[in-house]
This record gives sequence, C-alpha cells and structure tokens, in this order.
Amino acid sequence: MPKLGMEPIRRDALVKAAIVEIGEAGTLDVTVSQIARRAGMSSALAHHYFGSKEEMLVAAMRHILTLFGAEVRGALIMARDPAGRIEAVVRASFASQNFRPATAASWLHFYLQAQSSDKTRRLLTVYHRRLRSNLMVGFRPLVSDPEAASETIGALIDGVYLRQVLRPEAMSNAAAIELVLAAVHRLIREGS
Amino acid sequence: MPKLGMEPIRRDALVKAAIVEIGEAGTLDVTVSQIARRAGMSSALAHHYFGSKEEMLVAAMRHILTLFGAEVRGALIMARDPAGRIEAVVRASFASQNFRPATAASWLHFYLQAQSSDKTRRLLTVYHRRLRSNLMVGFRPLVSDPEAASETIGALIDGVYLRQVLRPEAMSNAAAIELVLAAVHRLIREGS
Amino acid sequence: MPKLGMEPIRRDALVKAAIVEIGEAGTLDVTVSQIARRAGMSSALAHHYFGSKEEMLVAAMRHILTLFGAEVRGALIMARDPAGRIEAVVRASFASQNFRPATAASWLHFYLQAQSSDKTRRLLTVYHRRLRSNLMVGFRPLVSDPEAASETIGALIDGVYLRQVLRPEAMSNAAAIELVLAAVHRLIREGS
Amino acid sequence: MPKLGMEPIRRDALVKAAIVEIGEAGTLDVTVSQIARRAGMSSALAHHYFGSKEEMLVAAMRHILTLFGAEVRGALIMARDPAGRIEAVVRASFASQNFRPATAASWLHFYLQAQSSDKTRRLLTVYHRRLRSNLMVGFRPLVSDPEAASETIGALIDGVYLRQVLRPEAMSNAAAIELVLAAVHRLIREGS
DNA sequence: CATGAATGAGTTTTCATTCAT
DNA sequence: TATGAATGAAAACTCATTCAT
Repeated sequence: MPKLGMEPIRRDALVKAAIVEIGEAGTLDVTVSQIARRAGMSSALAHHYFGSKEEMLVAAMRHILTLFGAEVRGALIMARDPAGRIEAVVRASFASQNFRPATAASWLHFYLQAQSSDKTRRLLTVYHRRLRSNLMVGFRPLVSDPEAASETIGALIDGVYLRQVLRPEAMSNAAAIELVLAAVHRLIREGS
Repeated sequence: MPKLGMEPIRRDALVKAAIVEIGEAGTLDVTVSQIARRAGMSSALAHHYFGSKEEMLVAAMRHILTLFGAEVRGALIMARDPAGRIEAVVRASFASQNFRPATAASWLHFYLQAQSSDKTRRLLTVYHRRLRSNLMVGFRPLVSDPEAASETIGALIDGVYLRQVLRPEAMSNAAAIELVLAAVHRLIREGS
Repeated sequence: MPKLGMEPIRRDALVKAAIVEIGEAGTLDVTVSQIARRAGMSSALAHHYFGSKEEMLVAAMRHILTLFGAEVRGALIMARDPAGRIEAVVRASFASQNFRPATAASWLHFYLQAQSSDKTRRLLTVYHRRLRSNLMVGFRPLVSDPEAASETIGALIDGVYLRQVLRPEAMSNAAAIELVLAAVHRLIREGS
Repeated sequence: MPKLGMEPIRRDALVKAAIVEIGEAGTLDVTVSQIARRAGMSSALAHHYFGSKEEMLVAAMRHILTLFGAEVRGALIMARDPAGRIEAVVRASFASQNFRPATAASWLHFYLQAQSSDKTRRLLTVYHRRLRSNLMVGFRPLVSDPEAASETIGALIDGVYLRQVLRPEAMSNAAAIELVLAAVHRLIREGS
C-alpha cells in the first residue's frame, strides 16, 4: 500500500471503472458507488479526487477522446497519400482500443449527453472538428466537394458506430470498416 | 361527472408530453411529475394509466415508431420505381413529423436506451427490420449487393440523424436529405 | 386521516417542531429527519412542503416574528400613554408566548444566523426596525435623545434575552422585565 | 528535521485560524480542513494536536476569554476609583483586541454554543462570574443595589455586543462605549 | 513531526410509487 | 376518474477522524 502519488493512479482507475461500468450498464445512470466499488475504493474517495460525479464523467469522456486522438495520430503517421489519410481515420475509429464494447458504448452515451451538458458538448465539438478536419485534408485533393464528402463519411462512421454498439452481433468489426471504406472509395471514384 | 373514454385521451396526452419533455431536457432523466404536469394531470394518474414510468416511456417510443411507419407507408404509395422507394424511405426519415426537434431527440434517446431495456430493444429491432426491408426491396433490382447497400444507407440515416439532433444548426433538413440521397445514387450508379 | 387541506396543517406542524427541536438541541444543527419525526411525518414530506431545509427554518423564524409582532400589537392596544407604549413592548418581549424556552432559544439562534444567511438577515432587519420604531414613538415625548434611548433599551432587551436563554435559572422572567423597565424609567426621569 | 517546541506554535496558529475562519463564515459550521488550511497545515495535524474538533473550538473560546481577561486586568490597573473600575470593564469589553470583527463574531457564536456544549458552558460561566464580580466591586460603594446594577450593565454589554456584531455599520465602537457608560452613570446618579 | 490517503457515518434531497378519499 | 398525501429507497456529497508512512 504505497502512500504517495496515489492521485493519478486513483483518478485513472476511476475513469476506467466508469467507462466499464457505463458500458456494461448501457446507460449513464450508474452510481458513484458502483464506479468506486469497481475501482476498489470508497465513493467518498471518488468525490475527494473528482469533486463531483459530473467531473468524473467528463474526465472519462476526455479519456476516451484522448485515446482516440492518439490512435488516429498513430495511424496517420503511416498514411502515404490522401486516400491513406482517410483510411487511417476510418480504421482508427473502429480500432481495438476504441472499440472494446465498454468503451464504444460509453462513448455513445457521452455523445448523446452533449445535448444536456455543456461540458460534454464542448468536448464533443472538439471531436467533431478534429474528425472533420482530418477527413477534409484527405478529401480535398480527391473530390470536388470535400466538405460534403467529409460530412457524409463522418455521419456514416457515427451511424455504423451506433449500430455496432446496439447490435454487436450483426456485423463484424472488419466488415464495418469495409463498409465505410467502400463508401469512401465510391466518393473518390466519382469525385473527379 | 365520470367521463367515459378518457383513457385513450389521457394516454395520448401523456405520451406526447413525455416526448416533448424528453426532447426539451435532452435526456431520458425526466420525472413522471414533469411529464404529467405538462399533460395537465397528476403523476398519480399517469401511474394509473401506465402502471410504471417504464411502460409510459415504452409507449412513447412505440408512438414515435408508429408515426414513422405511417409516414413511410404514405411515402411509398407515391413511389413509382425502386429508386423511388428508397427515396421515399429517406425522405420520410427526415420528414416533418418525425423530425421536429423534440421527437428526433426523444427518438435518439430511446434508441440508445435499447442497450439497457429489453422492451425498448424489441421495438428497436422492429424498426431496424422494417427500415432494412424497405431499403432492400428498393435496392434489390438496382445493385449487386443490396444487403450492403441497405446497411450503408441505414447507418448513414442514423448517423445524419444523430448529427442533426446534436448540431441542428450545422445543416438544413433538406441538405441532410440531399446528402443521404447522393449516397444512394452513388450506390445505384456503381451498382450495375 | 383527512385527505384535503393538509398542507397548512403540515407546514404548521413542521414549523413548530423545528422550533422545539432547535430549542431542545440548543443549536441550529438539527436534521430535517429529526424535525419531521417530531412533527409525525417523513422527512420526504417535509421537503415536499418546504422545498429545502433552509426554507423551513426561515419559515420557523418568520413564525416567531409573527407571533412576537402580534403580541406587541396586542399589548400596545392597552397602552394609554407613551411610557405605557414602551412598557408594552418590553413586557411583550418577555411574555409567555415568546418566552417559552424553546421559542426563546430558537429565536436567538436564528438571530445569530443572520450573519451567514441573507434571508434570515432580512427578517432580522424587519424585527429591528419594528422594535426601534415602537420604542421611538414611546420615547420621543419623554426624552431629549429618543434615538439613544431606543437603542439602549433595544440592546438591553437583547442582552437580557440572551442571558435568560443561557441561564434561565439565574433570574425570573418577571425580574427580567423589572430590570429592563427600571432602565426605562431611569432614562425617562433623566430625560427632561 | 523534527522541530522542537512546535506544539505551542501549531496550537496557537490553529486557535487563531479558527477564530478568523468562524468570524468570516459567521457560523460555527466551519470544517477542520478550512481551519487547518488557513493555519498552514493539514487537518490531520490539527487532530494530532487537539484530538478533536470540539477540543480545538474550546481552546479557541478559552483563548478569547484569556485575552479578554488580560485586557480587563490591564485596564483595572489604571482605575483610580470605583466608577473608574466599571469604566475600565466597559472599555475593555469593546477594546481593540476583543473587538476585531472576527473575534467578536466568534465569541458570540461560542457564547451561544454554551447551550449545547458542556465545556463551552463552563467557560462561559467563568466569564459571567468574572464580569459580574468586577462590576460588583465597582458598583458596591456607589449604588444601593449593586447586584441589579451589575446585571443590568452586564446584560447591556452583551446586547450592545450582539448588535455591534450583527450591524457593525449601525454604530461606531466609541458610540457603543458611550451608550453603555451613559447607562452606568445614570445608575450611579440615581444610586444614592 | 507531518501528511496524503482513506473511509464510515451521516445529511440533504429526489422520485417512483402507493393509497385513501 | 382523479388527486393530494405520503413514504421508502436511494443518490450525491460532506466531514471528522484514523492510519500508514
């Protein structure tokens, strides 16, 4: 039982426990006690470190976005051409890390919560801007209306994501990626 | 003084109040009292008619799906060819009735709730099947893989819907329809 | 168990229970549950009727002030001359109703709480103004500096009240009244 | 590294921090953490030195009383006659040290707390006895009922003190002293 | 000596639900 | 049919206090 520097460890544990708990419950209506118990501590300690439930959930959403951003950046390093950039974004969206069931479900619930929480909305806006910007850079040299193309693929990613979460058995993850990439290539082929 | 046949009127009022309330709040976390008050009655009466909050919310979701189904059927009457059928489905998805902000937002929240509620999931499955079936009938004569096409357009509809709810200012409703129809036509053009 | 019109009954019961509970405890740190239990209901019902603990305590303070005001008005009716007015105020301050131990102690705690609660302070200001105004009317024809006289007697009342609450055994209630009236008469005698 | 003789320094810092904190908050409901933070240490250390919150608050009250006692003794040294003794007590009561807002407010809160805390009550009794004894010694050669005179002036001091704390803007400190001294002189003049 | 870590016990508040009329 | 009355159960949050280092 180490004594110093527990804060980052505890915060991390809580954030991860929150994501798993929300993912399993399939709803944001999980109690601080549930999350704390899963993280192996008392709910009082959770409050001590985050101040409020909302702050904890915002931290969880931020965590997901951070991971996602890192994964995208990693994939982009390997992209050799514009089409590759788009593919990187798509693959990263459904990649392992971001697509464990708990993470994906949590993410979706946070996503919808943007409607009723300012802090969550702000994080969502960042996500939207980044996704869109990445897609735009890829589409610009390839199609005449990169804006529409980005919006289409962005929406398609969200839609497929949504369905993957709600019917995980309906389609394999690889199939989901193929479906989105097919749409991308259709856009590029017609883009001239 | 006992009024006859109040039941359907009351139930209807509650269902509509629930949708509006959820839409405005941007979350399913609305109280029975709020809904009942908006419907002009006591929360006790709401329980009398629905037995529980959950039943009431399920009825609200069913109501949205019923309206949506009717709207699609209506649009299909006018369809003269397979492409027209697909277009009918798409247009109906974003048509007035189903796309008033409150309805759209409520629908999305119910949609996600399928993860944690069996009854809701069952309704969602019906929706998915119907949507898919309608798209399949349209795509079958037009593309080689109608299944993939239907899934793509279904997901795209969901994704655009999601974004329309969260960023209603970002795109006009008409533009949303155009975006989806463009994807449909791209599929058809390449489908040969 | 009557069904209608319970609200005023319940509110009244809660206000009185709060006063007794605070009086007995000798502190404002009493829980809503304690008060509600003493009033014969659940704490949930207390919240239902008052919205919050603070509102309930403010209502209790207001109740004390209302009773006090009524008692003073009643005594003033009998006053035949200026000195009689002052005497009426003094006697009312220590009169039966306002001076049951629980009421007196509660009143003092509310009094001090004005330091940290805006709502309480506003009520206290009303009390101060009324007391002062009543004393001023009495002193004006009798002394050259009615303002100083009123402030002196006002402060003396508060001080004696404070000591009566903290050491109820030290002096009889009648003796307390005599002590204050003696000071009043000293002022009047020298006032010429 | 262990510093010797830290105990009195720490205790003193905590006692003073408690007084300021209570004074600023205008209530005894301050947390040990707040006090400890203001005193520049952890709440754990506060417990180490005082054992419990209550002990700390009692120490704070004792501190105020000690200061007050010293100030009175100092003033009495200068008194040349009985009336001077009384004046010394009155002036000391409102003198600088004891009448900084934080101290005065804290004192009053401790004063009321005597109702619910035995230890506090014991300290209060000491204060009352000393104040009364000092006044008695002064009044005895001057009035026929020194007991009543002492009680009157003691209560007046408390009442003015109370009002000064709650409405510091209403009267200057000097005016408060004058008001009490005027009452003293009235008593003495009539005392023959 | 000193503190970050940790928690149990409690407090206010909310809400779906039941019941008597 | 309709509702005001009523509550049990639970949730977020607080805080004095203890403990290991």
